[in-house]
Amino acid sequence: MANNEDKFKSIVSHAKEYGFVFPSSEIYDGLSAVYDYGQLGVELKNNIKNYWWKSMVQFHENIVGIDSAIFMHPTIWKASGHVDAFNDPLIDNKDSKKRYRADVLVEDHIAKIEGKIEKEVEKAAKRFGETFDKDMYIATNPRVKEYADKIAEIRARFFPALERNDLDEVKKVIEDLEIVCPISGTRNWTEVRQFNLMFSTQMGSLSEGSTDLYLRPETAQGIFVNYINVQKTGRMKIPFGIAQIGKAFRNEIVARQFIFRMREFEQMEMQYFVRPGEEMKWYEYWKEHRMKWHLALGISNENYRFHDHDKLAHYANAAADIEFNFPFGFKELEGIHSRTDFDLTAHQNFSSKKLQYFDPELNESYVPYVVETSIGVDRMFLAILSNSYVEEKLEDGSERVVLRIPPVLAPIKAAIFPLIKKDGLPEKAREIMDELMFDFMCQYDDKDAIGRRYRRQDAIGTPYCITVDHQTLEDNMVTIRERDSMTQERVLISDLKSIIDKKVSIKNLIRK
RNA sequence: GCGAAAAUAGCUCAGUUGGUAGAGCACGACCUUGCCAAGGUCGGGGUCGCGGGUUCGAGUCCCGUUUUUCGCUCCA
Repeated sequence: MANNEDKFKSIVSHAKEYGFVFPSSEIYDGLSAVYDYGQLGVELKNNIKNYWWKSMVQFHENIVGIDSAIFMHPTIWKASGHVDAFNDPLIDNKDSKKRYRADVLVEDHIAKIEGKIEKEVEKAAKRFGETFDKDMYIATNPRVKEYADKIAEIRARFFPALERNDLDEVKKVIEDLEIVCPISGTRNWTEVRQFNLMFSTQMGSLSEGSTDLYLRPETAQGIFVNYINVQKTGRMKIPFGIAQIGKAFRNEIVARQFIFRMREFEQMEMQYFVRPGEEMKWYEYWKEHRMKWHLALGISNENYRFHDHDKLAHYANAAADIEFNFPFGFKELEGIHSRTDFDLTAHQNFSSKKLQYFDPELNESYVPYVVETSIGVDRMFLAILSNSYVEEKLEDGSERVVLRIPPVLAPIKAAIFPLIKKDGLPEKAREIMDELMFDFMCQYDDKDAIGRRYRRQDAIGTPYCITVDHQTLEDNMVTIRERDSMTQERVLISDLKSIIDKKVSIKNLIRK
C-alpha cells in the first residue's frame, strides 16, 4: 500500500516534470483540484479523445457526433432532476465529525416514532385477539394518536422549511426533536448548509436583466435536447447513437486524488436510442463493447472489472461501472447506464414538445429508451499514465523510467536523432523529420549522448527513435529503436512511415 | 468539511542550539565523445508557499492562511 502511494507520488511528479499535467494557476499558489494539461499532456489527451471518437462515431454508421454548448436553458436541469438531486441540506455533528443529510435525519426520526406506533398496535392486537380492528385502534387510542399527531406536526413544519430553503428552521427542527448523532450520541450540530453540486453563473451583463444559468454537470443533456434535431436532419433510424466530448462541471465538496476527481472535467458520452423493451439487450451489448475498447489498448485485463450497481440513480433501470485498478485501488473509469425513457419523457413534459419516434417497422410512435456510455477523459488519462509508468532495472545495472503508453496514444510517435552533430548528419535527420511530421507527431533532438536521448524519449513514452549515422548517407538506412524492448533494427528510410504506422494506427486496434 | 503529514531552484533533497541559502540532476553556450543516461569549461535560475508575530537577527520558534497527500465524509 505504501508502495502504491509512493508510486502515485512518482507519477504525479513525473507528470509535472515532463509537461503532462500542471497545477492550475500555480504561480498564484494554485487553485484547489484544478489542473492544466501541458505540452505532452494535451497530445495524450487528444489521442485518447481521438481513439474514442473514431471507434464510436467513425466506425459506427449509426452513431453521429455533436458538440453542444456548456450553457443550456435552466429548465433543462429541472427536467433532468439535477436541481433536486444535486441539492442536499447537510449538517455535521461536531463530536463524531460525521456528516448527515438533514432530511435523512428527520426521516429517520419519523421512522422511529412510526416504529413505536407499530409496537403499540402489535401489543393491542395480541390483547384483543381476532376482534382487533387496526384502523379503529389507531384512530382512537390516545397514545397512538399522540405519536401520529407528532409525526404530522414534524412533517408540516420541516418539509415546507426545506422547500423555502429556510435552513435556520431546518436546524431548529433537528434541535427541537432532540435528534442525536447515532455515532457520538450528542446534539452538538453545525449549521445546516445547502450543497449545490452545480456551478451557477449569470447570462447578461446587467444584474436586473440577467438570467441565472448552470454550467452543465454532464454532457448527456445536450444530447437529449438535440435528439429530435439529429434524428430528423440525419434521417436516423432506431437504434442509433449520438456521441459528444466536452467539459462538465461539478462543485464537489471534496475533490481529490490528482486529476481523478476535479471540479472541471471532460466527458466522452454516447447516448444510444433504442426500442422500449430492447434496452437490456443493448445495455449488455455496450457493456461488452466498451470493455473491448479498453482491452484493445493491450493493458492487462486484470486491471479492469465490472461493478454492477445495486442502488440505482433516479433515471436508471440498470447500471454498471467499468472500474480500473488505479494506484489508489479499483475506481470507476466508465459508466454504462440504462437510462430508460426518463430523460426524453421529462424533456417532453417540461418543453411540451413531442420527442417521439415513429417506428415504421412497428408502425407506432414511442419515446425511445436510452443506453448511455459515459467515460471521463481525465480518468482515462490517469489510468493510462499510471499504468504506463515503470521504473526499470536494466541488465547492466542502470535504471530507466519508461512510459509504456499504448503506441496509439503516445504523445510523440517518433524521435529523430543525428548520431553526431556534424558531417551532414543533422541535415539528413532534418530531411527525415520534415517528411514524417506530416503523418506523426515527431521530435528532433541532437543534444547530449545518444543513449541519453533514448532515455529522454523513454520517459515520455515515445515508441520509436530513429538515428541517422554516417552510413545512412551512403545506403539511406537508419537505426530504428523500439521503446519497450530497446531493440534496434536497420531499415530503409522509405519504409519508416509504414513501420511506424503499423504500430500507432487506430485501425489495428479496432480490427482486432 | 474534520483529523494527520508536508511545502526550500524545473525535479529530488540537504540546511547544526536562530546568525546573510547549498548539492545532484535538469536547463543555456562552447569544447570533447559518439548506438543505450549522468566528460570538461563557463553561465542562468530561489525575497525558503503566503501573511503576521517573537527576536538585534527567522528557512529554522509561534499564530493564521493557501496548496498537496493520506484517513474519515461525499460522489446525482
